[in-house]
Amino acid sequence: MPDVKHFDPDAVLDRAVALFWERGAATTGIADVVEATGLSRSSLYATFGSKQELYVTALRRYVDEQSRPVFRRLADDGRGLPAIAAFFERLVRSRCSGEHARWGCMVSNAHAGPDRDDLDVRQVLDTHHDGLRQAMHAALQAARARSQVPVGLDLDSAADLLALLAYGVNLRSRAGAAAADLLATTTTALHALSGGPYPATSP
Amino acid sequence: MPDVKHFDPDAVLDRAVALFWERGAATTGIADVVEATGLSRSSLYATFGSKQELYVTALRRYVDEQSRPVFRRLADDGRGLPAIAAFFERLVRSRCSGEHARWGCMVSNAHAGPDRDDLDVRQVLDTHHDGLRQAMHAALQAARARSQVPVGLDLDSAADLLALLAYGVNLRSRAGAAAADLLATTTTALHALSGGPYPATSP
DNA sequence: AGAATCTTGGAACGATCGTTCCGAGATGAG
DNA sequence: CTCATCTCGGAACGATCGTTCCAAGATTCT
Repeated sequence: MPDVKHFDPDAVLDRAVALFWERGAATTGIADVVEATGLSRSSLYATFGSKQELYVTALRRYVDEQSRPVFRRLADDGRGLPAIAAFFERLVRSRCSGEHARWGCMVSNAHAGPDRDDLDVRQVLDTHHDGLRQAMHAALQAARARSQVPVGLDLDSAADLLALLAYGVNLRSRAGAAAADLLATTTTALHALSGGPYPATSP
Repeated sequence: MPDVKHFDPDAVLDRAVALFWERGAATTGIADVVEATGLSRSSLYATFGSKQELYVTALRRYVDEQSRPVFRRLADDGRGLPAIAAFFERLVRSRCSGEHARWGCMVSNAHAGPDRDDLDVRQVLDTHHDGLRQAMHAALQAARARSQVPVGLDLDSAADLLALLAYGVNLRSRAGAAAADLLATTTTALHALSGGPYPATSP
């Protein structure tokens, strides 16, 4: 039997996710990954193939570890609009504070990158978008069941709207948008979808 | 008196805008700019300084040439919601078809790039965002004057919402989102802001 | 025409890019 | 203990990166 790996590939992947997430694939060199993980180029290439493969693998891990649990929580939360509000509160908080503050969303960032139409990357982007859209849709269905939204509301388009809004939050948070502003915006979106009435404008 | 430039700097800048817009700054080399413009490295550096300065100058030119005229048109259009609808129709069309199809918005892309907190870049991003927000605000004021939106609607947050929605459109269009889907989404947003009623869902 | 001054093309710089290769070391089966 | 097999550290590859430099050419003023 051969030798066995002297490191944990998932831990290495997590470090790679952090690098690619914050700075993007193009400006992150293999040397950076080597330095951040401590292992050698040989092990890196033997395990992950090329830099592009490493990036895609890291992107997939981001979706699995960061996005999907959040989508699932949203889809399974039966409260309707409050569930969506809670989703956005968590989103804004994690985008504007904590260890990933101003990193945005790795998938949103990937949309703006040059590898967006690499076949593997594209699949991750679309899968992520579908997941977010479907989670929003489920939450909106719960909202309709509780009469929190007008009966005529097109849930598909509304789910898409909220998904695109999330992308907007992700983008602007990278430029340092204030959490309070982002929250006010998402709150207004939910009020609008609920068919009003709107709360009094703060003085 | 010295020699004079043998080229038009603005024309060169337009080529640079195209390169940086489509592929981003990190993956566009000076060699690419040299090839696309036909002039030499010497002239490039003598005129624009460094690559970073060239990128920022190109980014500013993008805002001046592409974004600002659209903002101005939106702000000056007095029709209210139909003006915003027209804005989104033009946006989606230019993002999904024509010579810049699937390029997204250069400023949106810059949000996701690694230079987002370079001081000069940040200023362009914030200026762009303010311009879009204010144009939306002006259009919403017109809408309120024409009783197209509920009186209680917070115009600031609503303007922010529409601006973030535009960023979402920009992002998703880069991944090949269908124009019809994006249009349905923005239409739903406007219907929601108008306080309903919603049109019948297509069968 | 001649001098002064800037532009231009192209070679060249060191640094870094992603990737490969090889000898040495570690591991588990027989 | 030995052998086969994989891993690992690190040197090294050619290519490309952004940038600089210089001689030659072009232009305008006197």
